[in-house]
Amino acid sequence: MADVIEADGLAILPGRITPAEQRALAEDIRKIIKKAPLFQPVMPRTGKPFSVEMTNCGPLGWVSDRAGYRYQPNHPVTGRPWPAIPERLVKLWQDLGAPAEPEACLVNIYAEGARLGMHQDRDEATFDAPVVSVSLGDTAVFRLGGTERRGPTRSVRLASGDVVVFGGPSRLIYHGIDRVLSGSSRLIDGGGRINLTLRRVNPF
DNA sequence: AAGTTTCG
DNA sequence: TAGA
Repeated sequence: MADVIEADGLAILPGRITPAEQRALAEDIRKIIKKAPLFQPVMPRTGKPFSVEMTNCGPLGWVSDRAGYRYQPNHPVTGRPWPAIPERLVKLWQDLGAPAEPEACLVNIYAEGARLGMHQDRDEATFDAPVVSVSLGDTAVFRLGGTERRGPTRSVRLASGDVVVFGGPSRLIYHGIDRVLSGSSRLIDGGGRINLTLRRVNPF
């Protein structure tokens, strides 16, 4: 189980999602991927591919391509609107005391070997709402820094069912995924990790 | 091995 | 500067 941290608007909530709810969520995501297929984002300018695959649900989805990072209402490949955010995730958002309703839910899929470099979630037009992150499947080695790119970082393991809330002064904290511990969970057929990130994009 | 900095 |  991950360490409990709760300070400066950052909360790491080990086991916040029950195993039954984790299974239901994994099934929700399977259906979302069927409607909104995974795509491989690339870095702005360089075109270097991410090692994670992505899709979204909600009125807006986060995408990255050569032109940059942005939120958009349609899938970059199919052109269709993103599927709705599952009701159980909207309820989680509300239960955690987050305002209004989430507008975007980024779905990051980590196969074995996938990583995500240190970054801030700063493409939103408002930082007044927290970012809520849900881990499913294999345990991740999560790296957590401060609001400045340089400075000390710490490593925290995030297991299936853990929830991280980035709020208040911690809303713009640097974070990333160093590595996924393959075979550490049986939640997802074929292994791997799913991360769900609920966000408010526009002021409420 | 883990954490930090640099490069493109 | 969500990669290496």
